[in-house]
Amino acid sequence: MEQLWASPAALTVREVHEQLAGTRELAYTTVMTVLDRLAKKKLTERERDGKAWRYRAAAPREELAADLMRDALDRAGDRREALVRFVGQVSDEEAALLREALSKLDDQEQTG
Amino acid sequence: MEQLWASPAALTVREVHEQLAGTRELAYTTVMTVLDRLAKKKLTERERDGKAWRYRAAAPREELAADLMRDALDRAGDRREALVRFVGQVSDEEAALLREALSKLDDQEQTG
DNA sequence: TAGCATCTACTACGACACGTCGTAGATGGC
DNA sequence: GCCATCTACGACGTGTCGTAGTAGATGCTA
Repeated sequence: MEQLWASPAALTVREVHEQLAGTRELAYTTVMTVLDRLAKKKLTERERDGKAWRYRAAAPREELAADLMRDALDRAGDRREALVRFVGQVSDEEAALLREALSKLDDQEQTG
Repeated sequence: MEQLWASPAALTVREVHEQLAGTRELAYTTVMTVLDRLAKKKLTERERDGKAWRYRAAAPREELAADLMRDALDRAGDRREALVRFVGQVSDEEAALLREALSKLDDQEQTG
């Protein structure tokens, strides 16, 4: 159900439901429950819009992924070893992206 | 239950159970079930040793962590963005380890 | 060879997460 | 005041996890 994340703006249950209607047949309440549970897990935020709630992703997909990567790393024991293995698994392209991200980090530290 | 991974060599259910007895009171069969389920998930391998099975971690903890990091990255959508956020979350020390791992990767590529 | 200890296979059960949905009640426009 | 809309809450099936028990196979030992 996390593909709701593809949507950029804050959406109401109705909107999400209609948007999903093309792909899958889901009851309105199903969408509601999911959105509600995600909100309870702080994965979405919601704000009133008249009678209805309007839901927005609390963090972009990429932030979630980064969190998960962190969690995995934290349960690693030897983090150096884990990181070595990780970069060993990664594609060349991803390694390049990683390097890029690291130098971006350098820039920030120098500037900020 | 994954702390069984601390053990280096292939252990029998009895051995794991006894080793755990100091810390926690677990039924023999509990240990057995866990080991068995881990084997079904390919997280342990096992080989016969007389009547008993001898279990060994299929991969070190660090490999598991690296796998999880990969999985997280794969579900990210924009991997560049995810990696940027990841290195942004990481401690200075970990960033250094990452850089180290990446240059180790370079060496390998040049040599191998 | 019979018996006892040891080990495995299989089943079970409570707790929890998830995807799915329904019912009941609140809310608000006409 | 009525009807459509929306939420809150509960529920059910399935799957995983931690825990454990029972039944049956296996093998040592007297």
